[in-house]
Amino acid sequence: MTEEISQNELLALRRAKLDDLRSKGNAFPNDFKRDALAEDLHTSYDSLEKEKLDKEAVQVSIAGRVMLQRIMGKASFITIQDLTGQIQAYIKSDNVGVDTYKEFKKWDIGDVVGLRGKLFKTKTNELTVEADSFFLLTKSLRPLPEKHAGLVDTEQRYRKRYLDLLTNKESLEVFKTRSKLISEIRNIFIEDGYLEVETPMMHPIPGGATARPFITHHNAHDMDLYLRVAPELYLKRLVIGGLEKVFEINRNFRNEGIDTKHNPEFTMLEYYTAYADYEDQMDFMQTLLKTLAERVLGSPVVEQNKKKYDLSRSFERLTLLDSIVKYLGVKKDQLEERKELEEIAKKLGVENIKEASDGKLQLEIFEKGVESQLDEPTFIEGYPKDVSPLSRSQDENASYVDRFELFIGGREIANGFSELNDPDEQAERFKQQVEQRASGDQEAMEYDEEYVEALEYGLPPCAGVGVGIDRLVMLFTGTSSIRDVLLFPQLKPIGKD
RNA sequence: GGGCCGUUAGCUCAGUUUGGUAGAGCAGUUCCCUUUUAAGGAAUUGGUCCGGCGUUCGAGUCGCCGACGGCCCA
Repeated sequence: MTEEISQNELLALRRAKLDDLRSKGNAFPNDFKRDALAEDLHTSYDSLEKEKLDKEAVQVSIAGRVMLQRIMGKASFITIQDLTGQIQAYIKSDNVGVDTYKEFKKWDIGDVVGLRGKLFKTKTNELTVEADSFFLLTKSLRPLPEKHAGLVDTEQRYRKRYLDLLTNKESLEVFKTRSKLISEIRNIFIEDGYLEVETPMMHPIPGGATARPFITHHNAHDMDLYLRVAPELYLKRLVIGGLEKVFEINRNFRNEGIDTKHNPEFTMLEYYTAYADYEDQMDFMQTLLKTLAERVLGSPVVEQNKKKYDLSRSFERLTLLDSIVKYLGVKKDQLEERKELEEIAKKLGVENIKEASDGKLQLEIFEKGVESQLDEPTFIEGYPKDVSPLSRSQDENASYVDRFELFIGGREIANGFSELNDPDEQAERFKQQVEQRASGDQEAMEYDEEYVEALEYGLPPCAGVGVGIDRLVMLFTGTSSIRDVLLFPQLKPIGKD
């Protein structure tokens, strides 16, 4: 409300200009065609000599938003911004006529304009379009953020992302990198013979990960549905169906807290490979990350928080227990005795210790005490079975599973495992999950009968991996909050009073 | 969930220590200006100081409650 009142004057002036435009014809024309982009023009002509450029008499049509103006009595320069960058235009009274020049002077910073003219270079050798015709395509009614600083207020940058993108180049770059990263992921998987699929976002039974789901309701069937926490159980059905190499890039939803690493909806890459095990997938992860960095950034080295990570180096591999031994300085046999486990967990502030299984305690100790210390890229393997209900048991020790997670910069980037394809064991694991659920663990999974039935047809031996795309983008762009890599991060609504 | 910090003009920020009815730059408006580039020069408009309650003769400033955001911790 306050905003509306105090902006009244600025808005009113611009509205008056719009009214004037309306009275003269269509104020929102959509018939201007551009034939050049700022970046392309700079690439093609920046290095061309002034005289040669004049000789070539290059005619172009450009369009974009007015970002800067330098108005003089009878000639002006304006800076126009399109998706690719900025280019200067020159409007001269001699060229366009005195009356038309007067019209142009009513333009505001923020207006969307189109103009045609000849390319030339100024005294200072700046490539410029000398307009002989120009058009106001969209009148902007609200003033843009300040021209040097841009939009700085973090909250406003998230809430009004369009202004952030317009005024903060770094922000635009982050999202361009994100787009490129995702498209290169697609390329890599498709080149490697994977089929891209889309599986349901609304699940009758939430599954595929231990997490609290969002609940929604389908009216026609009068049934509750759950926004998916993971696509896993559907993707493995597809492997059963003969899609031996599949991947999906899509949103997951988890009804949990929000912080710099978590948003309620986030993007996951998940892929499954028949006749591969989790160690093959670790090798593949290395190749994937290295290739992505080279293709997206042009170098295998990424930088975050002033730290460089070389993704072409072979990542360290540690078992979960060994990592606890290494980073917390405890002895391995302490981690296999209930009393000692509880002691360590207590020190780290783990909750509900009594109810937790040994494996759960080991995992919690790892998460609280070790995870944030895994700075250099590190694979952790050998996860406890009771916290991995969908993973294949180890051949040598059935208390653990063939699973790994990858950590970089103290953040979990990927989670993968050899898939449990014994339907009877899976049924048993689901039962245990249901028991844990009954004893109060809201993240525990539900029994998915249809999935077990699918397994009974025979899931080929396979291994799958989930990669958190948002966190990967953070790593690739050197940002430290997930909100910086989501165009519209979830924020609380602003109070109405 | 806990601690700390922030919220002042459309935007970016001073002003809070030491209470005395708010200031700059940019944007806007008017004028000058035909190669400017964060264009320049002159003048000028614009405020529910996040909201509420309190202390006080007097609150942007002090206290309490609340909203939203940020950072750190669990």
